[in-house]
Amino acid sequence: MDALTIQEAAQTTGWSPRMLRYIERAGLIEPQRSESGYRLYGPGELQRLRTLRELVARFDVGLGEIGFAMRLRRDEELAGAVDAWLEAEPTRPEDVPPAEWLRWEQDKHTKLLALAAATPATSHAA
Amino acid sequence: MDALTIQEAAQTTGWSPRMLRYIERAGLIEPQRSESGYRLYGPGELQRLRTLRELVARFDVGLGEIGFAMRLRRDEELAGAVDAWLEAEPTRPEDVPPAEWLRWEQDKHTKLLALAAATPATSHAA
DNA sequence: CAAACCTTGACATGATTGTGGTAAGGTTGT
DNA sequence: ACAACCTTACCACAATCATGTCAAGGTTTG
Repeated sequence: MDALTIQEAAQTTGWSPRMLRYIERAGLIEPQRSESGYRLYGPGELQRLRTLRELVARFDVGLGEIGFAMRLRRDEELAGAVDAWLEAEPTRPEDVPPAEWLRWEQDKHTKLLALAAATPATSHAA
Repeated sequence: MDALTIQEAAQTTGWSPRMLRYIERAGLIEPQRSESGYRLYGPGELQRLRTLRELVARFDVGLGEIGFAMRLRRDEELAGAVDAWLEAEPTRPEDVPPAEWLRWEQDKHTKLLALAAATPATSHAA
C-alpha cells in the first residue's frame, strides 16, 4: 500500500492538510480518491509536494504563480500572447552576451512555431 | 515630440495615471524620465500599454502574473525549476495528439538547453 | 460501538493586489 | 505669477491569497 491519507501526506511533505486541499483546488496536485472519497497520495504526488514546497520557498513564488505557469503551458494561445508581449520589450542588444545570442534566436523560432501551431480563433475582438 | 506625459498617455491607452504608476512599480513598463523627473511615454511604451490592456482583459490575467512571466524569462534558474516541476506532471500520453507530440519533444530539448546554459551555481560544472 | 480518521463548507485573519483618492511640493507654459 | 500639470507619499477599500479553525456528517478500524 503506497498511498497515504491526507494527514499522513501532510506530515511527510511539510504541508498542512488544509494546504493540501488548497493546493488541490488550485489545480496543482490532484490526488486519486478512494471509493468513499478519501484523498490518496501516491509516491509521485508526495515527491511533487515536497518539490513544490522547495520551489515555493526557494524562489518565493506563490501557488497562484505556479498555477499560472501551468496555465501558460496548457493554453498555447495565452502563452503566445504573453510571449509576444514580452518579446516587444525594449532590449538593448549590448546586454546580451554573444553566447546567449544563439539560444535567443533559436527560442524565438520555437515561439513562432508555437504561435503558428496554435491559431485557433484569434481574430474577432474589434 | 513623440513622448507623452502620464495624463496624455493614460488617455490614449485607457489606463488611469494611477495605474500607469502602478504598472511601472510592477516593473512591467518603465518609461523614460525628463530631466525634472516627469515620466515620458514614447510610441513603443504606448503600444505596449495598449497591448497589455488587451492581454489582461482577454485572458483575465493579473499584472502580477505578467510580471511573473517576465521574471521567468529573466531568471533562467527559476524557469528551469518551474519547468522541471511541471514536467513531472502525470501526463497521460493519450491526451497528446501525435501532431503536438513533435513540438513537445523539441520543446523539451530547448528546456534542457536552457538549463544547461544557465548553470550559474549548479554543482557539477564539468 | 466508539475513537480516530475523512469530507465539504463556513468563518476568520493578515498580507497583497488593483484601484481610487488627497496632500505637499516641484515644473511648465502663457 | 498663476493655472495646470507633474512627483512622491500616504489613506482607503473590495477582492484575493495563504492559513487556521470549527461544525456536521460519513468511514475505517480496534
